[in-house]
Amino acid sequence: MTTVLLVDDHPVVRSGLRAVIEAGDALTVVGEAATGEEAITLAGHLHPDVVLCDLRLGSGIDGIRTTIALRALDPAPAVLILTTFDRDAEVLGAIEAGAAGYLLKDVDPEVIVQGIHRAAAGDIVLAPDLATRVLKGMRSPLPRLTDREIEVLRHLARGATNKEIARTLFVTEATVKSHLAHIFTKLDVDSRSRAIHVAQETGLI
Amino acid sequence: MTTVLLVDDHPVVRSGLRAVIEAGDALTVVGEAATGEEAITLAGHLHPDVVLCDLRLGSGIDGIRTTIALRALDPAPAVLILTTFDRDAEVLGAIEAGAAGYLLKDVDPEVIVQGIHRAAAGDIVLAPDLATRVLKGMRSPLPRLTDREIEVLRHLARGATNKEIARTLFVTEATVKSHLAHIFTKLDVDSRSRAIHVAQETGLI
DNA sequence: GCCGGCATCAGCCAAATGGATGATTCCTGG
DNA sequence: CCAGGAATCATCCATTTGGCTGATGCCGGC
Repeated sequence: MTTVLLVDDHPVVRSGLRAVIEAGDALTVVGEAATGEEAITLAGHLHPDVVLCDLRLGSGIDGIRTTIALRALDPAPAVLILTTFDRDAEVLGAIEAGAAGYLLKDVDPEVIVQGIHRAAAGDIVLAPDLATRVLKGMRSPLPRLTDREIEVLRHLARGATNKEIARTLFVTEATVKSHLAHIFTKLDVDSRSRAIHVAQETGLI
Repeated sequence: MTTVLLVDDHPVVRSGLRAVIEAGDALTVVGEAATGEEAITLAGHLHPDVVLCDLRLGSGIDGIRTTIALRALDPAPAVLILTTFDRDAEVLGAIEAGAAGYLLKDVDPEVIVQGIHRAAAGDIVLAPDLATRVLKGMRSPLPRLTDREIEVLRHLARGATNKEIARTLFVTEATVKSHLAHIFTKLDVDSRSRAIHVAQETGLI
């Protein structure tokens, strides 16, 4: 019998997953968590074979950090990310964090059940359309922005001017422009609006 | 016995809602739909007392249009919107479309059950924090943008320059600037980035 | 029929933005 | 120790953007 821990901040979704998973008789849900912190604690006690985890967990740590912490446990559960969005940056981030797979919530229940079985068996499981996109992404890898650049990008997305960004970060406007120039180059754009757009598209922010 | 029709594009969520709703014995789920079109057809045949509907329904018509069509039926079901996001524009839009209420998916199951009962009884049901925000929004009502302005705003959010927008819409750059000036005034901003930001915040786009 | 809102266009001007180039400092990994 | 990336700052210049004012044609409601 494969044991599963559910992690999702929506009670309704947890109920749905439990119903779907326990419809067969090869899987059993041993626990539910609404937050990442709760998930880590529970996993430490329950030692589930597979953790089914949403990426967005409301307040508190996100699915990526939760995954990293879960994979550090001994024994480490397989972590299967099940979420609503398919931001490239998040998919990559999840895989790098040690997730066994990444499925979208709009798939059929049986796909989820199959995914859990394969994750428990040590397989990597990706939604078919994701797999091809991720592989394509490998060819032209997501630009690596530095922490500072991400920070600037966030202010940018909130509509801040260079002057405002400079003030909040306690640097010169020249510095902000310098960061922006780097961001523009890495994202291959030539305006702040477009930078915001691709950053949101790829899930960088 | 109050009858309920579920509308959500995620099978998992439908399972969860069904489990939650049928946990008591005063409500019964008479049908499930994955799209707005399907929901309208089913409601016409099943005559549910309450339709529980997500706003985002993947491809096809959205929850607002679905609500309008449902309210045009005879007898018209009460429509309760249950969704993940709380964009002001969407909440207002849903109410204007004739929805009996608007709940967020992260509420406790019992709140959903209560909401269904109250919607069936003809009440208006809003999540508490939403109610206050909507009332506040009434005081400074959401700016009314014209169709053309929304169109420009969308291009803006995709990062287009004035020149590009002008080309796409087959108008002069002067016209685009004119629309932008109006948009800026209505949104009370002074830069395209900030316009994009508040438009996304309020759910205008 | 007239008023008002909408979409369209124009010109002018100040400010913000973006591109190019280069310098300095700090830190980190060979 | 030294190469290289990161963050910081600077100057110069062309382009874009945003603010202002004003004009025209169209349509729908009163």
